Amino acid sequence: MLPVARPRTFDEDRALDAAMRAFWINGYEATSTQDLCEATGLGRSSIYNTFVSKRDLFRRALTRYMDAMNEAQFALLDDHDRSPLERVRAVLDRVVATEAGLGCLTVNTTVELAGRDTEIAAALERDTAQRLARMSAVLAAGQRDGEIAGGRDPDALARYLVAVISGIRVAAQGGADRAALEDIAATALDALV
Amino acid sequence: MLPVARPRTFDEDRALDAAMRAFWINGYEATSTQDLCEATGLGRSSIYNTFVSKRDLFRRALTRYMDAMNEAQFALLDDHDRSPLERVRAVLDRVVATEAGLGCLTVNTTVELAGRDTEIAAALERDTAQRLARMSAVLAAGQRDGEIAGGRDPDALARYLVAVISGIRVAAQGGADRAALEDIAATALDALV
DNA sequence: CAAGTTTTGTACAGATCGATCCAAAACAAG
DNA sequence: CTTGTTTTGGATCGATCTGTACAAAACTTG
Repeated sequence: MLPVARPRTFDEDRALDAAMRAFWINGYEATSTQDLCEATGLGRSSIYNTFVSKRDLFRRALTRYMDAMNEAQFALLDDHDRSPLERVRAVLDRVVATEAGLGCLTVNTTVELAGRDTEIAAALERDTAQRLARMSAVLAAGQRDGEIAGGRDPDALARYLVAVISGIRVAAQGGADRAALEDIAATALDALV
Repeated sequence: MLPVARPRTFDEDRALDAAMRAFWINGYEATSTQDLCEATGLGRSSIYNTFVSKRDLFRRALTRYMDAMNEAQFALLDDHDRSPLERVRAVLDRVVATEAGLGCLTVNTTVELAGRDTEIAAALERDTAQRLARMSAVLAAGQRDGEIAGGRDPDALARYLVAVISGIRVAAQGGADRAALEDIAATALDALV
């Protein structure tokens, strides 16, 4: 009495990853549903049956991206084998290494959609708040150790660093080479010591 | 022998300004030709007759934006009544004051189009190179005066500052309030002294 | 194998996209 | 006023957009 019917022939998370990359490279508006079909290898029916709409698919892709990025970044920030300043440096190094060429889906979405889609703007703000809090905690620890300059509020320092990371990503998308990005990151750390 | 025919009933520069604002607020893809008609108050024929295509209109609007922004910024950088560091501070102050809410068309375009339109990417790179050169010159002067730390190449410092400015603009578009932007700008200057 | 349920491919709907066409309107020159 | 030229408004083009409808295919269960 419980026929389970035809199962899916694709993996939902893999499809989500493919869609995420498509949005990442071309942005929300410039990625058509046809592009999404080709990127995922799925037919229109499968996409709409699974993800409801292009916007909903984008929101899921965005949260997947944020979760993955934050997991990696928080792992570096919580690495107890390094000092706070070294952790911050590791985060910046990773940004420089990762963002070579294409930018960052979070920054791209902030620029493209935050002013127009309040729901997405709210998700981005939650994400930013999380990153700020974790960064601020590490900076405060560095200040207690005396490793990081104590003249400023750790929240202000965190806002500064998050802004610099956005700036690095914009610079990368604008064509800056890796050496230039490394210069930016290294100079940014001068403000902490 | 030289009939001059029907003259235009609109001002080309005003139309360009209106189009620029439309692109600025919503981005290139999300601004339709219909939106451009409403923003400028012109009919489709007038727009296409004057600006050839949506893309050409965008390119003209973008260069107009860059010219206006650079003129204001270079005026601050060349203000001989202030010291080099004070000029840099003035530039950052202006960015914070200007970018309250909507971001910056240059940053937006870098994120939305630089990866996809080589011609626009080239225009953006020329603009960035100009800003870097002017900024670097002022920083070098500050280093000669001893007002700015001499430990780093002025070009590297300039890249850093331009990236911070991009970061401030992204933060603004992400909803950061003015106090937060001021914190970022003030902290950024710590790296120079 | 048969029944029941979901997926999948295809075709298509309705709207909107950028861009063009064309005739009427508007103006300068003679 | 006539002539010549350009602008202007409106209709319209073909392409493409997101999303839906529907029937055939595929698979599990009894």
